[in-house]
Amino acid sequence: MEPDEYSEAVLETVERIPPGKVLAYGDIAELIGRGGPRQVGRVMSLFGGGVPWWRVIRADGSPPRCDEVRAHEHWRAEGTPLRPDGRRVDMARARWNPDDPA
DNA sequence: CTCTTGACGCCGG
DNA sequence: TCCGGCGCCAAGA
Repeated sequence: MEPDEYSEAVLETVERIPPGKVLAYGDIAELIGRGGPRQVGRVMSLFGGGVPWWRVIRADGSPPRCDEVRAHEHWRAEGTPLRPDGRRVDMARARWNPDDPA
């Protein structure tokens, strides 16, 4: 199975997210200007294995339902800003701004 | 064609 | 905080 053009756009964006930063599914959809959060999520479920999927999370900062444990491990290793409870990402601080010089 | 399912999002209660 | 409901859009049965 090979990614179609839309999926390519999603994966490209995900690969650009720097370590320690994250984007929400909806953020990606708006960045590429097509589809919605659910389409992005579908793409990740199909082809997310080849990209830093742990940097793509829900809008409320919680990790993908399939691999929460591994997501936490990556966040800890990258120093991703977490909320006081340590269970979710601090979106206010960790959200990646694409205009921010890479 | 309709109905159900999702690595979703937001508003209420 | 947890839960339910509705909107969303594409894919599969």
